Amino acid sequence: MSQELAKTYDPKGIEDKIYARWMEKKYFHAEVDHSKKPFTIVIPPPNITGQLHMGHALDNTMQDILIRFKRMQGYNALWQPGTDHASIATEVKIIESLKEQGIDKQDLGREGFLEKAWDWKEQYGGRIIKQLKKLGSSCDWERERFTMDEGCNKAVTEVFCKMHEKGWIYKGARIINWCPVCNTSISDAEVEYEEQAGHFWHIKYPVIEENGEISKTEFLEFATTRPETMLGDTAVAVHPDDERYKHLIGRQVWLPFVDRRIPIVADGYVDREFGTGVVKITPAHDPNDFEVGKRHDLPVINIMNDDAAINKNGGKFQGMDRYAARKQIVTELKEMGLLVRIEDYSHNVGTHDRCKTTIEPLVKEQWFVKMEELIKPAVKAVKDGEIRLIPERMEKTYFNWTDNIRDWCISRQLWWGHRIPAYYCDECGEIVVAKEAPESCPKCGGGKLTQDPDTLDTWFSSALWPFSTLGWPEMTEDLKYFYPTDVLVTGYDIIFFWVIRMIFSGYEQMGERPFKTVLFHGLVRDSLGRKMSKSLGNGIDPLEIIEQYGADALRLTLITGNAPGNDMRFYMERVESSRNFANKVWNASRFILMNMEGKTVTVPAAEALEPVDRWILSKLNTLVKEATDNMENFELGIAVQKVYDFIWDELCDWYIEMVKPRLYNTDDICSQNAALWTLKETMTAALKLLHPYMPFVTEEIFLSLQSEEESIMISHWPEYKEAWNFAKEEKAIETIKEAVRGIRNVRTEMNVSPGKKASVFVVSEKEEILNTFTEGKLFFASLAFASDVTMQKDKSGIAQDAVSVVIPGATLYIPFAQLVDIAQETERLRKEEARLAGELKRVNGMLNNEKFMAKAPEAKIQEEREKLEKYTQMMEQVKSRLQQLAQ
RNA sequence: GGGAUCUUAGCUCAGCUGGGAGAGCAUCUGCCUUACAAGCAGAGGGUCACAGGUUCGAGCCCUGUAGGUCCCACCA
Repeated sequence: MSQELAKTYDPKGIEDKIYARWMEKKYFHAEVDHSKKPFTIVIPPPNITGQLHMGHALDNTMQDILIRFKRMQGYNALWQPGTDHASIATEVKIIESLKEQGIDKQDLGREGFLEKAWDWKEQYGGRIIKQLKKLGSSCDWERERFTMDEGCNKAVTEVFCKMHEKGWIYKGARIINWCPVCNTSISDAEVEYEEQAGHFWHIKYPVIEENGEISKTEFLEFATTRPETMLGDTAVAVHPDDERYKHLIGRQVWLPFVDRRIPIVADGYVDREFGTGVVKITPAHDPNDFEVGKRHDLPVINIMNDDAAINKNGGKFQGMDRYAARKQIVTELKEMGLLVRIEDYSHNVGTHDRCKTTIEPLVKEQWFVKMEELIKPAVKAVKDGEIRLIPERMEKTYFNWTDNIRDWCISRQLWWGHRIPAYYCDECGEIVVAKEAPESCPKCGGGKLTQDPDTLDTWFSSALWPFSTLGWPEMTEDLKYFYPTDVLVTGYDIIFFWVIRMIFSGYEQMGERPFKTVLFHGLVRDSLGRKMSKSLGNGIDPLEIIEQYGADALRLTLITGNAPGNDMRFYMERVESSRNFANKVWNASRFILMNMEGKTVTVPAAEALEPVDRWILSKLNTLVKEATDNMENFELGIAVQKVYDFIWDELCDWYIEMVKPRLYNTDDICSQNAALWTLKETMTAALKLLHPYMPFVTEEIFLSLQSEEESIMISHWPEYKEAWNFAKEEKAIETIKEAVRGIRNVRTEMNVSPGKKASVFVVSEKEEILNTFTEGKLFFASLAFASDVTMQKDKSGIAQDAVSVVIPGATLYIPFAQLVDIAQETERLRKEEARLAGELKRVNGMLNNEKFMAKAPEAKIQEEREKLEKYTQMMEQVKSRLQQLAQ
């Protein structure tokens, strides 16, 4: 077997093979099992139109890590997968593709269009699922759901009807955000503000004189950024206490073009300090004006068609696009002498987040969700800590939104989505909201009812995702067992769209939180810190990375080197470094396998373990505890960093090197077996700790390293063992490591070639230390380039010009054959003396500080005392050596 | 306008409840040592943005300043 293992790890082929086996063995599948505790995650459903991007890769890697971790800990882990119909995003794409074929949406008609849409879903819906599998995602694919499958549809209708009955869903004419390109209303959350350079047009309207004439001398001046909306003006407003205009309140001004006389009203909304203190009021096209209009009972005049061209209410401008009309109106106002001046003005303009079109506020009949009551339990849950947001600062963002909540516009003038279950009587106009289309009108008995043509906001169905996927509205066993889910992993960018809406929906429909913890991550940016986007062409395709470096390397890269919730930069050097680590693990295992070949490794007797074995087991033990703790606290990056450091620094760089002489020595089979057993044990445990992060390479190695268990992903998570807490051995081996490092240092400093061996004398008055070196003599000799190692209590018999290395409790002497430069050696020791003097000064400063001694915790004081002892001792050794050299 | 967040080695970033500044990459030196050159052994490199404060002790807590990023609001 071992000869077959390649020198470098090549994930190609291996990953797909392993994944197929996992699928075949049904390891991902979870069933209700009351003997086990459930651990549930619902996937943020990717859009069916989607392709896997780095954001998905990060999001799903995090979920997979948590699921695999919990599964190994013995939980009944369910990762519930599925896809989202993504109403508007998908519809836009389908329209585009139809356009390329020369087909117009309207020509197809609703039914025809939906047929095309479902074809689209069949064609592309599976693509992203395949891509998630490449990443290694251990979702229960048997449970895959879709936001428009039968069950989800049922849930949506149920919620709509229930909430309508309760009065929390209502239909009303309100000002909404209209996208003239997508031809639909959109919610406030879908509006993106963008700073645009524009103009401020200062315009004046003539005042109507007492006699009813249009004044030629008296005007009211104001400024606007959208002059075309004047066609819909139904008042001008001033502040009630504004002395400049008080006398005009109640009178009228003349509105040009449409020849309308409109009142001058007083309203506190007007800011006297801003501009001239006069505001034109267009209730149909501005949210604030709409409110003013309501207060003053002003008419609402809509001047635009759905495509944002001026309608019949715009008089002679009818048929012109909003921007053409703007230009024309300005020109004509100027001719009429009513344009005062034009000012450059930069301001924020609302755009549609999907298509970037400037939205037009319009008054329309739409369906809304009343938020006031609904949001209350969602606020309380986070406030009380029933739902924990990680990182905690996300709570501020959360409350910022909930505190300023507005009713949610849920109707969309689209075809792809859940059609609103409202029916209108053709005869009497009665509105019936019902789960099934009514046979006849309950009011007039008329037989013909027409269903509302609108569909629901795509987030309406995703808000129900944590329970609709588990069977709701049926109270299924799955739902009872797996709900509430445990963790939701998502980007902070959809906290408003999705997270909040799931929370209030969970409380409203289920009476319970949808999840206990929300783990947020940031955006994956390019190496220059820019957002990855199609238009910039700077996106990095995760599938290409997987192809080139393997899914494990990609996953590790995405998880390390950044704090929760922070954005991260993605660059190739980091992927390479992750790939190198996979290779390191591979090779360390290859080493173990090569040495195990032809041998039966048995559990050694406790006394057969040597101090180094105990040292690495003890280190491993600490690692198990710490990494597990970090993972429980969702500190995934920190946890895997510790595993990485352990494997590379401790296991590979030290332990393997330390046991080599034992492995190659066939005279002591017992010692060899102990070393092999420790290697295997340590590596197996480390692989398990690493498995959630790098599932493929760990499985591949695990399977060749042992034969007792059939897969690492269903093996048991390592646990801390009190019996493996070897403090004494840990300390002893650290002493030897320091000695080795010291010797390597002086050798490098003195340019001694690696091939050149020398005798090493370990001088210490402490029996304990001499024993440590005696026990570790074999490997110490090889690591310290020693031809022979001698332990003694004093420096008798050691050449005067030997090089010395001071470590706590001992001085090492290396007599080189050639003469050592005494001056250089003295210089080296003087530096060491200075360093120690600095340390002593610091420690003494603390210990001699009365306040420190009075206030610092006892453990800290003890720690400093130990340091004092250590440094004092080393200082004596250095001084004594310097004295010797001076003779 | 309100809020969040960042400023730590040449670059990208960690640094958990305050107790002697870390990693990866890059740079320099020496090694093809039979697990790994995608490697090994060593080295250099930081007034932790700035100014105050709290504390025995501050990269970490508080206040302010400067610069960057983001979110929310939208005074027409």
